Amino acid sequence: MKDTLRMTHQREVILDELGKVKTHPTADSLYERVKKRLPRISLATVYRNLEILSEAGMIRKLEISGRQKRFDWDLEQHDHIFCVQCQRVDNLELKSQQRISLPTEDDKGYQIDGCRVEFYGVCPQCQKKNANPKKKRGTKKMDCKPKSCGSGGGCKAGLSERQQEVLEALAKCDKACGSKDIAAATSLEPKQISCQITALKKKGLVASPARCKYEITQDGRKALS
Amino acid sequence: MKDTLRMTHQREVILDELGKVKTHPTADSLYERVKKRLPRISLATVYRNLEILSEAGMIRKLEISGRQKRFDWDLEQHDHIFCVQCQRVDNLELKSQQRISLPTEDDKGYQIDGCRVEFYGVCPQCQKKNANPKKKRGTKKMDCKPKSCGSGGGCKAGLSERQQEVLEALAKCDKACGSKDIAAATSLEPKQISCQITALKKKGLVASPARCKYEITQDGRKALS
DNA sequence: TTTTTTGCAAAGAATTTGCAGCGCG
DNA sequence: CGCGCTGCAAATTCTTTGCAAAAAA
Repeated sequence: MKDTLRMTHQREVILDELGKVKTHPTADSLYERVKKRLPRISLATVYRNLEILSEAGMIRKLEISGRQKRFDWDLEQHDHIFCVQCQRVDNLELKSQQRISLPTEDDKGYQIDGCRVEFYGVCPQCQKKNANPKKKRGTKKMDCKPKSCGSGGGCKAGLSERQQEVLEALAKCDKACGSKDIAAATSLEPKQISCQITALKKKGLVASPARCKYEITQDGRKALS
Repeated sequence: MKDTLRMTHQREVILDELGKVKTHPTADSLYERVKKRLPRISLATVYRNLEILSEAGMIRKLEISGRQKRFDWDLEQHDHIFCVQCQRVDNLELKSQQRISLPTEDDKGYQIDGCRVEFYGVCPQCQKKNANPKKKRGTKKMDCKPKSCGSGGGCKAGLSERQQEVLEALAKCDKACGSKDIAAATSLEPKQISCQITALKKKGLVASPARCKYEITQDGRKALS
């Protein structure tokens, strides 16, 4: 069993660099910085120390979107905003009315220790980057954007925006349509149609009276209204 | 460029199994289930399809605590609760007053697309598991637990609970103390002391008049009050 | 028939670990 | 002067990719 945590030079530099940057660096971006001061340090040491320091409560390990873990020198409770394009993470101050009060226990019997609130979007730099080039490169991911947070908002009756669009298009049609008819009637690319159809069929909102022909069902009309 | 998404047998089974489980499976736990129906399917196919289906908006890829990505058949906007011990993920219904309203843009210039709210805690099964054995195995991680959510709550002046405890102990002492004195005066194990001290020294709240001896500074007393 | 998808194996990214020696307390 | 820490390399874990064969539309 370990008895004490020693403050080695490496550990000190890691801590110091983490304190200096206001970004919420990943282990290896921090490693790059530390390496300038301690060229012989290894990435493993950085990982090990970040783990140890966060266990000891000196720094905070963040659970944030994106592949890599991030670390924060600021122990004060605060929330973050994540850029879905460049993955940068900034702090975010919630106004008091936006705080969520923490229930002690939820109905499923969980003992609740805390919660994390993370906004996502596009940072100013990426917005600029998007504006300049000839073609806007669409944000392919995070498609079904909720308009408000928490539960509620977002998709109606468990339908994604795309599914809803397809369903509405079919509702306007009085006979069975093919994928191309649907594509023409919606903003979707043909590539995306069959997939939506399959989902809708599975939910019983769309039927297929003939091969590659689709029409809305009674339930489908109900779901729309 | 792909024009259509084909509904292969594998894809159908993956979708079907994902629809059947109420947990929010990781790719490989879903793979284990699917393999019972399609023994020759490969993990890569499962990964590929989960990616494709979530891009198409038929399923949802979750950004959740824990190493592995998770997938959800339920497209409706909802939040999750994560068990820090067994990593299981359940749905969580927020009461309406707990919803966060989504600002269109924050002060840093982010274009905000949405937000994720994730509670963490201990699920009922793990609570039982913890109650039974001889020794409670402490939750080492997620140490500095905020008592409320959003910003605010939690640690005072950027001090972790441990740092604050150490600082308070030093405040009661009229001469410089060693680590062991501090350990005796607090609920902390000796192992954790030196680490807290170093953090406090860095913040100027603690001074070290002699080797291995520590005392609170003026700023330290201010921080406590 | 034509294009997408699969299974396999191998690559890749992020993180962790074993170990021998170094150095802090 | 002992135990914790480091650097290195190799191992792990999770996920993605290239390719030839198989399967949808």
